[in-house]
Amino acid sequence: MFSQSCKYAIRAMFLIAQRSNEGKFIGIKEIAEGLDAPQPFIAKILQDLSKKTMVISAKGPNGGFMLSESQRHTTLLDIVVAVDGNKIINSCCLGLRDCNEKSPCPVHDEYKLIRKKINSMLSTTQVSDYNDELSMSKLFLKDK
Amino acid sequence: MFSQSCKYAIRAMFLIAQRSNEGKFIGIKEIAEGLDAPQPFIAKILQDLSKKTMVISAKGPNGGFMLSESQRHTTLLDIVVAVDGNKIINSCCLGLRDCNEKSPCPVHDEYKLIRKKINSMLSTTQVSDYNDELSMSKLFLKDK
DNA sequence: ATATTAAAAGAGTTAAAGGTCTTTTATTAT
DNA sequence: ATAATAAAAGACCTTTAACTCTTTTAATAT
Repeated sequence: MFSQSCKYAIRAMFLIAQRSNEGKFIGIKEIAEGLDAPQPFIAKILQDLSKKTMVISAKGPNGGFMLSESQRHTTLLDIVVAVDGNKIINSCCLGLRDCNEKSPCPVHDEYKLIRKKINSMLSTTQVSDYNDELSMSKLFLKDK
Repeated sequence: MFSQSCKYAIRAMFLIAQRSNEGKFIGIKEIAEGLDAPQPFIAKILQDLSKKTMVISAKGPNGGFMLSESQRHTTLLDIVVAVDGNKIINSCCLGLRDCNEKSPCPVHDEYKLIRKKINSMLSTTQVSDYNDELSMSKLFLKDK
């Protein structure tokens, strides 16, 4: 469904959103630990999100990553599109480039509904929606 | 969502199902053309499905592939599981191995519904369900 | 000013998916 | 029997995703 990079990106954004409440930057090391993910890989992904102005970064002591007030309203769809592109939004699940209402693949109609649900889930969820549940350990961003 | 191999496998099975009505074997060359897909790659995929007894194959003149009466009831879920394994059925969309009701990821509940819809679509669709529409060119298995 | 901290940049590596090619084996029509 | 046909088998190549490593740049605390 999503690339590994995209899954990490979403999880990282949930984590940064939660910590941004406290008004502090969170470092890559802490993020990688919080997700149980490879640190250099997470660094790459966040670098990318930073370039796309979806997260604020700061170098030097007490540096790290943080979300501005408006960035906390970033949706999962924003992240997915930024990382994986928009194929999830509109592509045929059997891989047909030209699949559409006029010349549909066998599962076009059924899959359309599923795609709609996926888009709805992604576009209605914001990265700060679960800050509290994450803080209270009712929801998790890593295994174990 | 599905691997490229899996997409080809599904499309190939739809095509073989349709041609199996006529009681004849369909060759790899014709299948590859019918899907506009690379012939040697399709050959490998079908070899695999043949080993798993999801399709009958015959060598020599007039040989090719065909579905038995019971094989025509193969569901898309059967194909997906055979080719991509069962990760689609039960894995967390954020990649957490241990995501479950007890320790869920932030989108666990919402994604559960989507996964259910996907499974429902896959398990209720049989490869021969669209034979007629495919014959009448109301549905398509390739681009252009 | 300097040392330290931490992200940015970018080259490099590894593994898996996607796809190709060649040889072998089985079948059947003549 | 033999030639022709078509899948099986398996080695091989290519591309992309996933991940790592090293060096550079920027910020800050002393």
